[in-house]
Amino acid sequence: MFKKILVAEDFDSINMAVIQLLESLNINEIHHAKYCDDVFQKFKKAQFDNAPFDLLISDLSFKSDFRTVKLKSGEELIEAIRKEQPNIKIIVYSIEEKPFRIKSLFENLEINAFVQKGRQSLEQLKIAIHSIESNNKPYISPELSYILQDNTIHEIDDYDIKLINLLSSGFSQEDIESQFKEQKIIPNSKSAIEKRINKLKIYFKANNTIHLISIAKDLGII
Amino acid sequence: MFKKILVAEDFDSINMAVIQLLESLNINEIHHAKYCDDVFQKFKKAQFDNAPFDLLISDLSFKSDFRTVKLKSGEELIEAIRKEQPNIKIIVYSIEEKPFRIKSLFENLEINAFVQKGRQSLEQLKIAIHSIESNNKPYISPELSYILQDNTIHEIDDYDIKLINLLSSGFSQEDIESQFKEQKIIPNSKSAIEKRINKLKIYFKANNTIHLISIAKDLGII
DNA sequence: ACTCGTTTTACGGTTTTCCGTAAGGAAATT
DNA sequence: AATTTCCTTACGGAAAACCGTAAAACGAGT
Repeated sequence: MFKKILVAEDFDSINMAVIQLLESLNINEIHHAKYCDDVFQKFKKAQFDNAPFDLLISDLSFKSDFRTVKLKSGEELIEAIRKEQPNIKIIVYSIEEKPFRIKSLFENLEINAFVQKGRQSLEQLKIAIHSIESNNKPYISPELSYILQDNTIHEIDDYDIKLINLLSSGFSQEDIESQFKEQKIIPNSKSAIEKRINKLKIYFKANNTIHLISIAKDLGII
Repeated sequence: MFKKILVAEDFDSINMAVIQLLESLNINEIHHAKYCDDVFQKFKKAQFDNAPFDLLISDLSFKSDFRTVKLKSGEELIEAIRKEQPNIKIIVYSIEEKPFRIKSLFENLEINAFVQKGRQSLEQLKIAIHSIESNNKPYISPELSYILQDNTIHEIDDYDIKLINLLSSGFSQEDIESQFKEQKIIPNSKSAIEKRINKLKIYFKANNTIHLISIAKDLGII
């Protein structure tokens, strides 16, 4: 059974509900914070005191406000924590539903569970906690289980994302050519960039580049 | 003091927190549901029993799942309820942050308060409840108060939105010309459409049409 | 019915994107 | 070392978008 749990969640309402759930499970020590930076600090302190956490439950998106922060998102927080303590178990509790994003959480950040906020999510969160403490099989909300199977999701790389981002920021193909040349990103010829955009349009079944960017935004790729 | 409150919120975690808050305020009767249709039914029943609700606290977006529903969003729910009982007070408790959307809630659905989910939102929700029961001044989370002042928000009309939507769906300016002609929407010449797009690009400070659509999506206009 | 001002349409030239073809270059295979 | 394959770059014509200007249509007011 998990003994010491850290919760990262900015919304007070959800925070409260999660903690109440954990209390009902008789967890000894529950700590939480509303800013990633504060969460990370608590994490470091525990590690320093030789009493590390054995589970992190984290949201992904944190509202930005007047406070300037170092860790802006759950992804950044998780990446930082994974590096410091590779054996900690991590549950992401988020509203996210974009396959691309969720899949990368498992693949790149090696999270142990993904629970999607929803109508039955507290129940699922409980199941996730029990599931990952007993074995190493990752848990994912049942309505999203297809994501871990689907292999077509992985076919877009960083280059594509950078390209889509620049297009969406209003740069012309020529602008992008020169930017890539400056940044020594290859390929960087106008022709190659055109080709890549075309590949993406076929892949996403987009009629034109506007449509492509629109789809990419809907899918949460950018 | 409000006596009978109806809560519409699909996420179990938030639902729980809101209800706990209301209980701490000694509200006699608190009802809630996770689907708009169920909320509306409870509303109708109360009206029929001659014991109507005097406050609705509603979210805006409700996850769709296997269940087929009539009322799909908070907006639709609020519209239906406002029509039936114009004097009911309505608080929207949502993550929404798009000025365009929020402003239209006050203008078109005549909501009484908008509380944005966040780090201090339960506190704000409490303030909103007390504020709107004593007077008719609308309440809005302080970080968004500028929205009700800002008049530039209202300068985009249905034509613009239709245009942006078609562009974002992958139609060329020529496609749009013929669609508008079919649907007898004017102006519908290619030239006029170009001009309108240009106006929007200037308005939103967009470099090109791709950029325009990207901005429009970020602002939640489409 | 006429004028003025605004909106819509028409047109033409320039730029950018689109799309197919082909050449060049690097790594892998034989 | 030669060949194949894959990736990158180059080029050129066609289409679409961009941009300014001017004509036509419309509406309100006199």
